[in-house]
Amino acid sequence: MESSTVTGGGSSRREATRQKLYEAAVTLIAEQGFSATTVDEIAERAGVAKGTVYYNFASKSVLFEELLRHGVGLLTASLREAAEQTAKEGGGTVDALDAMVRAGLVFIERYPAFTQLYVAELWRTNRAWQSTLMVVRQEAVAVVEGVLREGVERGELSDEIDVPLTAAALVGMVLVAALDWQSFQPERSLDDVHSALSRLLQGRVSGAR
Amino acid sequence: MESSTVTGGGSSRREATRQKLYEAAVTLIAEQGFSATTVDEIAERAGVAKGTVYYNFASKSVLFEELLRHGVGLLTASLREAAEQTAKEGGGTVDALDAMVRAGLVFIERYPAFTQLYVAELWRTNRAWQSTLMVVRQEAVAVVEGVLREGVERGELSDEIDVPLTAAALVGMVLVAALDWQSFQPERSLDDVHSALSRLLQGRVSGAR
DNA sequence: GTTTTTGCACTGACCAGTCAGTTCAAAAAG
DNA sequence: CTTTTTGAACTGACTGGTCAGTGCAAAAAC
Repeated sequence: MESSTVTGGGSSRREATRQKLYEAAVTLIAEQGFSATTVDEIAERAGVAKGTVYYNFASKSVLFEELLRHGVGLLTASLREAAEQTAKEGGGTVDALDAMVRAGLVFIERYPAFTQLYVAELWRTNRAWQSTLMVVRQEAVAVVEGVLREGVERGELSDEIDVPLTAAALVGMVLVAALDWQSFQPERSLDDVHSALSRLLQGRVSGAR
Repeated sequence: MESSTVTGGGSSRREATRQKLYEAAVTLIAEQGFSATTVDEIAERAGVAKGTVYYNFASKSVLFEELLRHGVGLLTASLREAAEQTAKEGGGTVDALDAMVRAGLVFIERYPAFTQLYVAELWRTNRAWQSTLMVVRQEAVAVVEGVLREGVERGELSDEIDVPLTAAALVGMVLVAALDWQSFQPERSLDDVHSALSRLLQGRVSGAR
């Protein structure tokens, strides 16, 4: 998802191979789903021998789980940074939410395949990586919940809002709007999408103005 | 999804079998995904021999496509009815949107597996049923778009809103909030979820009130 | 000389789709 | 009323193919 030496341990050659495998896997699985994607395909697209896949990952499922962790890590970091940046600049809670919406959109524009795959797997039950997904989802939603809660404490948001539900709804709004944008109206700009969501977020929908 | 003689043509026996197959397929595919679900499993859960599946549907994919059409048909009808009912009672556009949000939640509460499966497949590319999904998605979103457009014309909504994007965002908000509700906070009532979404929709989030 | 990658043959499980045969309720024949 | 026929609906063993994962010797990279 990004060429960087994330873990201190691995040699950079190995890390580069894993990176190529992540990139190959993410698009294939997003398009076809996990089960329909074969290890041979992943290896081929990564330009690597099949044996290399198994040298680097214990199994197909493990490759997938590590891919999930990797991707959501990037998203969470990005959301957190947006919120902190806004706070540093003295913006209010609504500004922070708005910044996070934008950060979400930027992420999805950059990694559409990952987002697609995440949404497709998130609500499945009885799958091997269920627990990984739960953890990883909670990390991301928690960032939004944190901002909402702080907004309520500071009196900038109504104290009647239901923090977990509102956080889920906001995340969903961004996810679905962005995926729809990518799939069905790719000609629209990120700013278009952002301002439509901003308007909804700030309750500037009703009222003729 | 409903025991009724929908088509005048088929015998009721056959219709009952197809019904059982839909019900078996929808939960299995929601849990495991299309590719990971075997025809043998579907047949077994429906209490029917494998051959019967192929007697009733040309292929596994066709079974799935007809299932999609069936399900979205129910959803669309339900949304449309909510909107019309509100209009008949003299409610405004925001009331109609609110009623549709509720109708969406009721649908998802009743058919969680279908919703799950729909979301999981909607943004995939290069799949056999891609075109079916596009059509079926458009039907559902169009109902929301119609209400939004009418609201703008009547001056009840800002004429600056982006109708397709806003419709997609609203649908996404409801879908994701509801799926999260079902998966992660099933103890909450439908009314809780509805009022959280209502508040968001009506811009009653910011402002301490 | 150690780590990583390659290439390729192999295995065993699994699975979509087929097809020859069975069931049975209702229609036709007696 | 009883027997026979019909055909739609259903069955489940079988086939041809696919795929995750293994094993390993040799090459490449470091």
